[in-house]
Amino acid sequence: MSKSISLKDVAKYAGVGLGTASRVLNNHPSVNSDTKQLVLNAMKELNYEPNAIARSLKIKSTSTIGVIVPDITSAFFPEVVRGIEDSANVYQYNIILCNTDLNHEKEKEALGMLSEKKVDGILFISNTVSEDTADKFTQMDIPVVLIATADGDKNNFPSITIDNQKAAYDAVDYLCKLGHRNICMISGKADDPNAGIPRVLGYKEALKDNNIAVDNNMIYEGDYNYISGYVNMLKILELDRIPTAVFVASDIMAIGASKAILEKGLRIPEDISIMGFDGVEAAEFFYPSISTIVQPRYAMGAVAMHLLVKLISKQQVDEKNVVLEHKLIERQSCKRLK
Amino acid sequence: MSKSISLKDVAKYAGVGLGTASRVLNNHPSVNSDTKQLVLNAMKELNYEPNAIARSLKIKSTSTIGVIVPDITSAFFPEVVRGIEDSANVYQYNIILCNTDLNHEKEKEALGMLSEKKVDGILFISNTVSEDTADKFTQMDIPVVLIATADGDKNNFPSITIDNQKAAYDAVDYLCKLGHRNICMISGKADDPNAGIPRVLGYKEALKDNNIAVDNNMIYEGDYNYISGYVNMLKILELDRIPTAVFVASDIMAIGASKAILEKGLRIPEDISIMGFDGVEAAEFFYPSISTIVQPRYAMGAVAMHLLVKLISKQQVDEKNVVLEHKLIERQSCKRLK
DNA sequence: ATGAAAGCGCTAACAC
DNA sequence: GTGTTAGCGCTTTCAT
Repeated sequence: MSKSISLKDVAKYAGVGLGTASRVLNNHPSVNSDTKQLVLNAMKELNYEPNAIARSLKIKSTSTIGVIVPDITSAFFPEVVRGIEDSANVYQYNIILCNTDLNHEKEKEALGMLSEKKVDGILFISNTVSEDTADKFTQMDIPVVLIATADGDKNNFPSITIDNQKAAYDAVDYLCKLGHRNICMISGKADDPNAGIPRVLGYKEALKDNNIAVDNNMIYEGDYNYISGYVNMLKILELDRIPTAVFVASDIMAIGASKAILEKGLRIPEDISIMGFDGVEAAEFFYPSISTIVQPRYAMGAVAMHLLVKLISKQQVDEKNVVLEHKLIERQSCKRLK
Repeated sequence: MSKSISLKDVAKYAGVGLGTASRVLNNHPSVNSDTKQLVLNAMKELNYEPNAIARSLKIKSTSTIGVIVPDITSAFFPEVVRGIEDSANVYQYNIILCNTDLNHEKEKEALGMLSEKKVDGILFISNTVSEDTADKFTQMDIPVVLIATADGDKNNFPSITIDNQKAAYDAVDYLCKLGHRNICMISGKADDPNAGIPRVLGYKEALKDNNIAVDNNMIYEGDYNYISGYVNMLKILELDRIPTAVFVASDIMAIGASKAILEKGLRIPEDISIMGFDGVEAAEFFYPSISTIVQPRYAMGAVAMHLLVKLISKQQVDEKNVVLEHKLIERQSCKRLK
């Protein structure tokens, strides 16, 4: 590596003190414009580039934040990460990305590295925050904001979410209003306090409000993935009384479910209506396109980053637990029953 | 921030010199096992955590690498980023992720930040490497490896790719062997030296080898996105002589094209066969599932990271331009003509 | 085997 | 307004 230029070199070259050079680098007001020009020239001349590491060591702040996601490969996350990154750029932050596969051990390791690397804050996505993780957060003593992640109640971390129960309610209520009364659900994980439990709560509530008896046997537990949507739908199709509609707790599962239906020679929505959840691209691309609840994923990321920056700079925040609006979007997979 | 513990504190607590403490931290052999234990205890006692920033400043290496992608939101990239991250973890590296939207200006900015933050290497994905970018690379003077990116010939950066021309050839040859002779193509960008040009070259070559006349009017330029697949297929469907098969240069476009076909009331593959490219999940999920050329995206990321680490540590590398194998996978979207 | 000391490149306090 | 200096937390000679 060809010896790189330091501020000291710049100062010497410009014939000024190190302090002055630093001041112009940081645009400090109290510096004579002539000397400033001198330094600026020297910088250009020498092709100076500041060393962020050295700066960070001194000021104890790195302008980088850690982003922890279950798996960037899952359809839900890329959009939120993009929202984060775009927002981060506005504030001159960079992001270190870590995948955890929802594995607490990996979460811990990732947090350890991020801690050693002195990130200024953490954006965390999981199902919930485990006790270990919460401990690590407080121990790190930097701002954290959760995205689409249930806070273990006991804690009280800032967060960006949607109202999952209400969203599921809206989805099922929509089906009911379309005239459906025999509605199955393919749910998320029964132990997932973010996307699992609340969505079945919303399903049940909507049913009740529409005077439809809730039958737990009509709820099939999935894991958000394609195959579990496919397999569960196969089971549903073996029922004596096939439902006229099924509410699926993730778009990817909804696609799997739809495939099962189509492969059986049934039609969507003529024979069965399908309602998804998430607002993932693939659901729009599917034929027939799948009606769904869209989560504002990009905004979730962007808003989370925005909040985090405020927290880092100790600005006043009015609301540290923001609930963003979901949206029901009608496409081709649900039909009105006459 | 509660004053954090430094190595100096540890040394003092253990009653040893700072140097010794550093030595045990780095597992240096020449340290008496008793003193070592002393220091280790002190570390545990004080809950010491090394400061990677300080360390980096001293050793001039950060154990983090920069990853530059066009858009993490595009179906192609999450898998490669995941491959990168998993591989990076093996070597105790972290990744800083940057999106550029294929915009040279953004690429430059990203590289600037990464340079100031002293990343140890760069993994770069774009269409091609612009002159500015190449300059910046050499100026940064750290290892770079390109992934699925055409090197402007003039340069000679290490790279991980597939043989795009051969892959396209295989796809089209497959169609020919199925008996198709009227085959359109929806291509990538005509100015994209990575996924644009080579794939139409492969298409033409396969046609020739199968004694089919090449007609440039049968090549429709797309931009890899859904809508351009959809729109181009609409045009194709207005042809006097509709092709029996179309080769589409990206799965996402292939899905758009398929939608257009299905919406027109035609069937896949009975009326038209569709061949995609990329091996993206959505193509598998589509109904009918789309036959395609799969690019080993995860491996591309993992291998690239592996190569980068070797380059960083100045190990011997046998081949700095690795071409990974693509794979043709048959699904439901192509039929044999009798 | 271990301690002392220099220094990585920068910022900020302090003098003038 | 500007130069000098200390020091962020660490690694690494250089002595001993």
